[in-house]
Amino acid sequence: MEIFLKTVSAINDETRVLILRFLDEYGECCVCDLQNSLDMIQSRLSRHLKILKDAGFLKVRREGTWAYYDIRTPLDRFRSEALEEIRHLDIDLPKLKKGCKL
Amino acid sequence: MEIFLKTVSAINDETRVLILRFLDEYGECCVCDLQNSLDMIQSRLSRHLKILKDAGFLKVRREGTWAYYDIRTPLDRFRSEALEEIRHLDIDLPKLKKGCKL
DNA sequence: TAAATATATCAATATATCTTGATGTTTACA
DNA sequence: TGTAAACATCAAGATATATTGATATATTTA
Repeated sequence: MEIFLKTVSAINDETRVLILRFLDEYGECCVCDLQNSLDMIQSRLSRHLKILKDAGFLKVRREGTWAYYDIRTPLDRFRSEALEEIRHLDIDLPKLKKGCKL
Repeated sequence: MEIFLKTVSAINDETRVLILRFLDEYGECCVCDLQNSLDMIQSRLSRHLKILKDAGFLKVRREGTWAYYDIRTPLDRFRSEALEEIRHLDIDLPKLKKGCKL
């Protein structure tokens, strides 16, 4: 039950649904790029990325000072269905804008 | 997005997951029976049943002063997958105890 | 018709979640 | 080596959601 509710509460937020949809569309991104593309401040993104990761939707790859987030594969059945549902939502998906200065 | 979040937030609550699982197991129940079986006060149940109904998981059949709730059929794909996931949770399912005095 | 039953809804309070701004840590590079 | 970048986390305030008890409405039955 605990894991189920963690999974469900992760997708119970418009910001996180957008993040999932964005990564689903563009693939692996660092936080900078998400910040710049989704126009969100860093602490907000960091929080939501952690929630999505802890809920089993995302994986992180660290390289130097960067953290690259991506959809975790394979997703189990329910998470996969959730992502599929999100894929069909009518979301105005922002363009990918690189945001790193280094 | 709105409908998706309404659907997701409906199953983002332990009480409502239990109600869904209970109805899935025993079929149509009136509020009295749920009250008695799940040991919840009436206002609490009524609230959660409304949320589940508005989110498309339940249907109501009114007969006299009774309201009989049941899983709505057919459920669309995502709701159906959610229910299937709930079906496999390790929930200590209470027995059905009839609660009506009339 | 009066009293009890079944259900819905509201108000108040408690609890959880989201957002922002500040702070801290690690790494890159001039 | 010092400064800036990338990221995480925390504290405070705002917003949303859950629980309970009270009240309202409709219906059944004595």
